[in-house]
Amino acid sequence: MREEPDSPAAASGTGRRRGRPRHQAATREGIATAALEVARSHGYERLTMAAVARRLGVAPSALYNHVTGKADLLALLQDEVMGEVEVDGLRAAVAGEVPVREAVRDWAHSYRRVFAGHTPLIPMIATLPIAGAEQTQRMYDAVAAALGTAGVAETEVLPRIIALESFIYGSAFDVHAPAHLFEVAAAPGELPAFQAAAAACRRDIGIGIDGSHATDEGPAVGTLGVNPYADDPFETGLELLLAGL
Amino acid sequence: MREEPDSPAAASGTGRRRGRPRHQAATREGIATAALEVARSHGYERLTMAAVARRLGVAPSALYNHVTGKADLLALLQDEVMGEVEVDGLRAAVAGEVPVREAVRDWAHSYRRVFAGHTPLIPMIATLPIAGAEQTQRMYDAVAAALGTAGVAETEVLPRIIALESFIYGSAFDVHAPAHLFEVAAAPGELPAFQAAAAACRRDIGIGIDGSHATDEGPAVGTLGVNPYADDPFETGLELLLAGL
DNA sequence: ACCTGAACACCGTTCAAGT
DNA sequence: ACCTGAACACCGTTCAAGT
Repeated sequence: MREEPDSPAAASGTGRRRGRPRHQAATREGIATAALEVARSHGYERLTMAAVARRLGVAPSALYNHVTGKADLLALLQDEVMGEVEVDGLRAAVAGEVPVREAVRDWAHSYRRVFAGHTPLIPMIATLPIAGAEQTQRMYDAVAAALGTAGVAETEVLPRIIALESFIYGSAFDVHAPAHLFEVAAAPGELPAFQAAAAACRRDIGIGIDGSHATDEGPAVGTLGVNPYADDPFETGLELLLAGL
Repeated sequence: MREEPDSPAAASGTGRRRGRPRHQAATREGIATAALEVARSHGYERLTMAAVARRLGVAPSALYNHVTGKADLLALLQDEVMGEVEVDGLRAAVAGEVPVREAVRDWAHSYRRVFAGHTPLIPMIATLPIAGAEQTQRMYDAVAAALGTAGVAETEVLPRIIALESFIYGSAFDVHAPAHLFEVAAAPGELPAFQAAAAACRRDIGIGIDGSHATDEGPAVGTLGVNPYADDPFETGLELLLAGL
């Protein structure tokens, strides 16, 4: 076995001659998995067609036999990521085993946590038809069933889901914002309302004027990213959106 | 005057010799304006350094004397766009001239409408420090003052703003989603809860099973984009998030 | 200080050649 | 049908040369 530092398969250019191979080297499933691995280990800046191909041990041009382009690849990846969102609690709630409100809350937390690590996918998700996205369809069905169990009127189920989802996506962006996000260099008397609100908020969550998180208890429980302003607003908004459940 | 179809200034390569010009050809302000014009007239796919430079009548490399790179240019553009969000209603509410709840609602509608046309900026906004972004600071101050007027506790002002903003950004993505977003090719008995919810929603807003918007009254009042599922969820979620104002 | 023009690295995509 | 390898168009960025 040769040493292949980054790829489970043979590196491009060494392992295969020209022409059709005996066994298919790339598939849509394999491409989705490889894309997820690249995004996870190297980040979305490095998620290129070349990187995915290298991880599969094929030439970049080989990918175009299975996906129409990078947009298609990202759509595959999107459904792969959606499969990581936890929906078992929703199923249990429909079965009457746990309270619906808690189950939907847990789902929302899981959804935000998963996509906080995949924010570059979010802009395309909202405009991506769910036809053909199996995991996405399964998730929608689980949430719809849960909201139905909670007594939400049938015509209001989809709007409620979309409203929750929009809030979750927007909140996912905040998770990795820098701590000094809201620091301003305004003269005294400028922006009075905002400065007062920011100061009160800093006192409340215990961060320094420079954005340093100066708590001696360490990061607050449930903190996902580095932005101290992200978690509290998410909890606040989520509780408001769960009204009536 | 020569004919210059796309640019108010001289085209690159014709109008200027090498070396330092008498008058500065590019400024940060000018770059922001040019970027907004390019994005508006040709879309974000065509918003390139070369396109912005051409609109200013300079070489692409000249831009790097004023911005550190494309990310910096997009940050300038972001603040330019933020200046289009309507905040006069918020000021009036603080002055006691209009009800706060209506003013915040109108602001939210304006905010979503503006950024529905600039969704590619949204992923960067959440992680972009507001220091140096004048329009953004002014907007935050106006909203903070309005929420204070509404009696929101000072420590809760910033969380409420962030929660609203997250929801608005998430909702902005939905505006231009295709109408067949939620059409699935599922066998009868599959995805029962989701199918029922989608069917009820379609009946409610009057769209065909194929996603065609088959109302004979024309598009509903207040419709922004082409996605019939976008407006109702936005109104629903917004009202929930305005609770207590 | 601020511009031009040439150059570079990189990316997505196409396509002929090959089995 | 499915792969390789060369090629293309395009993009952001750098930098020497020039005033």
